[in-house]
Amino acid sequence: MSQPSGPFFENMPADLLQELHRTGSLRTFAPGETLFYEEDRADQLLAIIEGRVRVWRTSPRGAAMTVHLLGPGALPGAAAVFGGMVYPAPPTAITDVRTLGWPIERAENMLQENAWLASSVLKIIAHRNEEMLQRLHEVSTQPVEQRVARTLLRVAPEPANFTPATRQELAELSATTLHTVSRIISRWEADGLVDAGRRRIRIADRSGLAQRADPVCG
Amino acid sequence: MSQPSGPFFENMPADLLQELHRTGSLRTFAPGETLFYEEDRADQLLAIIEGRVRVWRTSPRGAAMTVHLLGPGALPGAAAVFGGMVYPAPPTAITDVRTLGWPIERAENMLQENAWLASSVLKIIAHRNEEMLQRLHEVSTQPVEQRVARTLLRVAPEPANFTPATRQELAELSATTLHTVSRIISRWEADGLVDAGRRRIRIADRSGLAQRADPVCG
DNA sequence: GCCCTTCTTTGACGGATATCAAATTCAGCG
DNA sequence: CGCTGAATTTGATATCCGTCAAAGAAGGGC
Repeated sequence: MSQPSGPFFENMPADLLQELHRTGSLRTFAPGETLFYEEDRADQLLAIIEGRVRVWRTSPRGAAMTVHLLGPGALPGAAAVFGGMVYPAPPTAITDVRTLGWPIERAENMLQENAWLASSVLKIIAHRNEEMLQRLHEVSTQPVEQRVARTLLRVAPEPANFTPATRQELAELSATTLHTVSRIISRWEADGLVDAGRRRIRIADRSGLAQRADPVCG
Repeated sequence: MSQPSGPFFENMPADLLQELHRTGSLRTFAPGETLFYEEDRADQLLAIIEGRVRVWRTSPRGAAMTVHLLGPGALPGAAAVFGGMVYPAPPTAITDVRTLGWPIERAENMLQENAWLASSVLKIIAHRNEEMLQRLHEVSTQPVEQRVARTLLRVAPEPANFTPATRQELAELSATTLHTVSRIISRWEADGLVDAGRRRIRIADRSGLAQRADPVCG
């Protein structure tokens, strides 16, 4: 078994990693499959080992938004699990995905007995909180171009500076439409800031893009 | 000492309540005072016993938004405390406020030793997560009037159906301007849905307002 | 290699809301 | 009881961005 990467597994003690592998149930999902359903009782802690996942939410009327794009080391629905709630938004696989899952009782026991694990999970939840807060602030106060710039900086982190997201996904993450995103990306490409393709965007000039994300304060 | 109310204290075992009072440090804040500052290391768990608090965030350029309006039983900054982060947004007192605070090490110990407490705190954090997610969705997909309606339903809960919020605060919670909020409230008042005044709004027809929050699906 | 689906680009247009501006009302306080 | 500053209301105007429409690319499968 290969060492999984990402926030949850990063720096994890080897013995804990082994125990997690031993006690968790491995599942695989093909692109398009749903990991769990909104409104289901959150009875299982899930960790993504490999693959990309889109977390999305729709209103009764069908207005969709992408809540997160998650990769290895993410814990979709973790807050709901420990908060005793229903899952807030369904995650669906974009690529082939492998996950490890633990029933909620076992997860709670593990957290109680292992301080490192508890702290790691809380950090991940707190980080998600902070990210949502920031996005809320952006959507409330910033014009579209800045929001898209920030979204892109977020989903194409260093050092890869790359993301396989569609325009539609970027739009939903930025609270706008794919048309507007497309126009903006085209302009940026003409300005040499990014290098775009189908389902593919690479940041060519990260500091230039950061400028667009916050024209005044750099 | 009177029994404090709100999410955190609701249904709390009497002995735990006593211990919390005994070990925590009580502080008071006058209107306008700040409970803690953004960017400070989150080294203290704070619980609001009494009073109203506005949590807000500004960008370097001054664009402000109100993140939450909190009352008794809220735990401002809790996610940051347990996630080992800095406080994400400063809470300032609107009314006279009394809080109980515990240093982070003590808070962690208490949670480790008391499952009821741990579960309660996690529920509060998870609930905040869910609320932010919902607001993000609203801001991304719904027109202004619906957003304001939902905000109002949220900040003026049953049975009081009342909130002492200003138009400006409602605007920042709804990602719009006070002008737009004012126009909308005026219209609602003419339609008999609310009963508004200075720093004061009461919902007169809750189901009618819910209609405005979601015209199609009621 | 060709078709067919999915994704992307681009243009024209309209409308929901922010912005600008000014008057009005209200509450607290001396 | 009038003053004063804050909160609110209302109108006119401008504009960003979503909507509508249609035409390209770019893979993927057969």
